[in-house]
Amino acid sequence: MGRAPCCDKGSVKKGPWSPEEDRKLKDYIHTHGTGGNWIALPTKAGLKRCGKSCRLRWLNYLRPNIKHGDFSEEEDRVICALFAAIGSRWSIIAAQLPGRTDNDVKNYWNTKLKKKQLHLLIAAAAQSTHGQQYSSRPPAPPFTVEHHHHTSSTSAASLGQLLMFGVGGGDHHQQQQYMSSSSSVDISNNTSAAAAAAAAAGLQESFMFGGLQFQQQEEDTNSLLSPAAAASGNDIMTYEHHEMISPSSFFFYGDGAGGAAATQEGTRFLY
DNA sequence: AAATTAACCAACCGCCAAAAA
DNA sequence: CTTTTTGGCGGTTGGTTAATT
Repeated sequence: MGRAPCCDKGSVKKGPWSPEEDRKLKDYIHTHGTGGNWIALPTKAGLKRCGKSCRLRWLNYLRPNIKHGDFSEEEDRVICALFAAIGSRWSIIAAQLPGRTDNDVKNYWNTKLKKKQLHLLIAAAAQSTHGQQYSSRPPAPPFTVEHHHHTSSTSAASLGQLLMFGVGGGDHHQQQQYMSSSSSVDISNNTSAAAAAAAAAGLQESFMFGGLQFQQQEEDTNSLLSPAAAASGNDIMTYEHHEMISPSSFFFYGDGAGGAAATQEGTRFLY
């Protein structure tokens, strides 16, 4: 037996919101707030809607300072970096993008960015078959990345794994094997995710990742850290105006007892 | 011009965790 | 401590619009 529905499905309106409904909801929240109870709100506001539906409409559309329209290149990079680091944790990713909602980010990823990234990966794969960049190390890691509380596999998650593993190394069977190995890295922590994203973007010389400290390799003479970024803290948003490396090119590899991650441009992190 | 396909996105659904009873 | 309720989240669906045949 599932739990009882949050509202009477029969007497509740569904489908697109009318301007009139929008106005009622807006007006009510402006004068009374949400009252900390979305379930009771529609009745009080004179709406024949489920509380959840009201909440969603408010958060995704009516709330002030919601940004609609095209995503910037910077936003693309933040989304890709965080997706590579933490997977489809849309609320966390959206929290790094002022004015964007999780639904917006999710839709944008699923409809546009995912394809864009795939094209980049294919291009990178074509390039790596010629040779050079990581030929001395296996490109796929023998550890898994666990997404903390949602473990369902989706096409988005699969792409995340692809982003994690890099391209041009390991066939499908090999990747399956890696995914089923025992050790794991927990990257559920928001802060480490942001730090990982910053590192993935080549803007931070070290970061914690699943309890592992990644350090930028000393031999790297091509650091992309700007003085401003270097001086700032862990907040990913402090980096938003700096040039970032394409996060899709952030790879992990290693033997379980220590290993490395690298950006495609060659900045390496050791743990 | 009409039919078909692809892309987009708002909204719904069900699950989970935290809070309240 | 257990059960119920609620808020929040991510996955998915379905309607609409745009592009292509």
